[in-house]
Amino acid sequence: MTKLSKQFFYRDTVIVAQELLGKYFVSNLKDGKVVGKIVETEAYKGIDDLACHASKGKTNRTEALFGETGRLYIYLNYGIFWLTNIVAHRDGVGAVLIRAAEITEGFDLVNNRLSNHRFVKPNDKPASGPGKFSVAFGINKDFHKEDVTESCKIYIEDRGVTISKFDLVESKRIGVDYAGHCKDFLWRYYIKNNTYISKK
DNA sequence: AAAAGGATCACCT
DNA sequence: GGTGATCCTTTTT
Repeated sequence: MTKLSKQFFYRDTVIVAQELLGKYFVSNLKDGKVVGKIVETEAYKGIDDLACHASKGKTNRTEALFGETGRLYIYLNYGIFWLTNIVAHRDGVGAVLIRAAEITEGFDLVNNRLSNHRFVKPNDKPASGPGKFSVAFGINKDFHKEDVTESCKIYIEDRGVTISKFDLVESKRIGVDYAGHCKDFLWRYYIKNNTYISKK
């Protein structure tokens, strides 16, 4: 059980997105610890990817995407949800959106967090979707640029689970119909037949 | 100072 | 599978 390193994220964004499946996401905050197996991710890669915020250029908001790998890129979506991304690229720009996880530890805390949120309700799939994922793990703006390869609050563990290519499903990314020719890229990945993905 | 834009969710059919 | 609710940050003037 080892913590993912800087090198892990310093590779092609698509590869990192695939290999994050089966890894364990850990948040250890003041109010307790939550652990979950990552079951769904999406790659946002390069300034030519119209779905990637970096395609709009380098601004205060998107600056992190151009920076050091292994750090979190957190941004607000629909004025409501903080979405959790990890900066990952080999040369240039990119990040992996964490879309869903299978909670393995900290169920009560997750339940409390969902209950206290305005727009989500507790259920049996508490982290099946990027908005709910962030709520479940207590992630918000405060963790923007947190380095998951060094932090003791937010980090990712390799517990020896590997997903065979037969269990790896690739599909179109969700909610990016505005992205022109990029909208059909098969840059969403999830574990086949897993119950906790956001949608088929 | 003002406007626009959503990498969603829950609920309905 | 489709629709409506919802509102804060970023971006632009």
